[in-house]
Amino acid sequence: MKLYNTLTRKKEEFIPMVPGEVKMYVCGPTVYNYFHIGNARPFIVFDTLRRYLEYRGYRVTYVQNFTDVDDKIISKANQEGITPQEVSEKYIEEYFKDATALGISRASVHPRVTENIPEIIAFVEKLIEKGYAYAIEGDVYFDTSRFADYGKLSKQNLEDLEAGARIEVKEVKKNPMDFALWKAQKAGELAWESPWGKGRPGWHIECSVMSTKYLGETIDIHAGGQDLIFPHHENEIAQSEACSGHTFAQYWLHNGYINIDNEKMSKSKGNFFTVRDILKEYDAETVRFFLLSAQYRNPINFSKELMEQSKTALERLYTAKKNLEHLYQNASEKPMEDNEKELLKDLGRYREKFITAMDDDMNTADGIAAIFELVKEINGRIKGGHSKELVQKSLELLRELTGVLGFLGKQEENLDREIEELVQMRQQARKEKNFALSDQIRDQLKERGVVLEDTPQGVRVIKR
RNA sequence: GGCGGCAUAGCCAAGUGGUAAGGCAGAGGUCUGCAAAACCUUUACUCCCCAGUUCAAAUCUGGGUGCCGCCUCCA
Repeated sequence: MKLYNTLTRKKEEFIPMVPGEVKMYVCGPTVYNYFHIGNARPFIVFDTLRRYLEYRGYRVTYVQNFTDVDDKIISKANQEGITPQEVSEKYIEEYFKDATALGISRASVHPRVTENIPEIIAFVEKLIEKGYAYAIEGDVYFDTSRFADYGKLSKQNLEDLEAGARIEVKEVKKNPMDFALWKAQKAGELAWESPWGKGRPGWHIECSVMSTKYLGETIDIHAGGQDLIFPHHENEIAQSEACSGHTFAQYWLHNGYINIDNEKMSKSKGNFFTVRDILKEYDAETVRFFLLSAQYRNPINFSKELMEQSKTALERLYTAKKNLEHLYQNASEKPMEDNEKELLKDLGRYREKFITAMDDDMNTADGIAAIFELVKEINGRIKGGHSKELVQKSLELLRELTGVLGFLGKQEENLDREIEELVQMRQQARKEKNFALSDQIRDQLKERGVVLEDTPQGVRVIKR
């Protein structure tokens, strides 16, 4: 498999350190609100990478943190008159609700900053010992001038960064680009005891510490949104490699942005959408489909029109699955014939195509195309009269490929007795060519969200 | 100022040297009591523009134009 590595700006063959095992870390949310559609992209994209790696036989250890100490959490807590812990607890819970709906699997570990304060302090102490950090007035800063490789991920040098810096240069810092590892307590803020007095961790240090703690000094994949390249990931590299003396991560993966009508989403522009809001209007799987319909590094534009397109496209996959399930009910038990074996072999070619696409830096757009081609073949070539085994194998193949992307996960609910009776009644009416009655029943059921379709194999019931 | 990305049909989106995947939307047809689904046919003489390399370029090189992002603890 090839992955585009931001560090080298090239697609590279993916070779994990330990054959068959992958250690990956994905920067998780700051839990002060419901997460928005932009946050959802890395979660879904890298969840898909994990699924794919597992599909290809790797054992994946996947760590995604929660940033539960942060200015925004503190200000939210002050606004609502509750504690920062209550804010983060609440939104961690809400994260899991949305994530589960979107088919995002639980990470192997979801560590939190507040559970790792001693480790963070120890890490900072070690950086001071090694001469990469200095304490001033209760703050601790990383000394960027001491780390020769600073800028290697974002391909910037310190001089250029300083020239373009829009931040106010804090007098106490030795160099303008030095960043906080530990922040002295401000009035009213929560804080922990440390060798430098009461305070709390800076933002970047948490990922270095938790990645090291749960995955080791060197990991295979570190991933997140493109905006994290600088400063967050650059700083993580500086901290981690200064501390350990080893490479921090072999592969750096970054997803592209989501724009709203070709503009960056932001609260001030009023084009800000939380997943929670979108889920009121669209199925979670539609959101997932939409986000995977482009290659993960490309920017993607969010709009109602594209969501509608995704919805219709996804329905086509569901229809194919339902058609197969329906055929299965009525298929004969006879063994597969030679021509059926041949047909199955033809279908298998789309698995190869899917894998080729996904092996190329996880090209989900091409992977989805392979699935649609498979569906076309299934729809056109698998009909009533085929053996149960063929239908079953085709269904398994479809589920296999869509499963990697997290599609077709919705379960059919059982029909209640009343609806079943109405369906029976309509079948009887149709038999008697009483189409007025049969259509009336169909309309009535439609109003209740049950759609009936007449197929050559009998009526198909779709619940919406 | 520094660093980076994108530009392919009405709308999305693959394709990175050999003559334009796939989805949505549109048109015609088959099937069907009707509807839906499905299937078949059709929809880019061409891939932002110009120049160059080559037998051959959407794909490589140079130049230009347009849009977007990072350099602000925003994914």
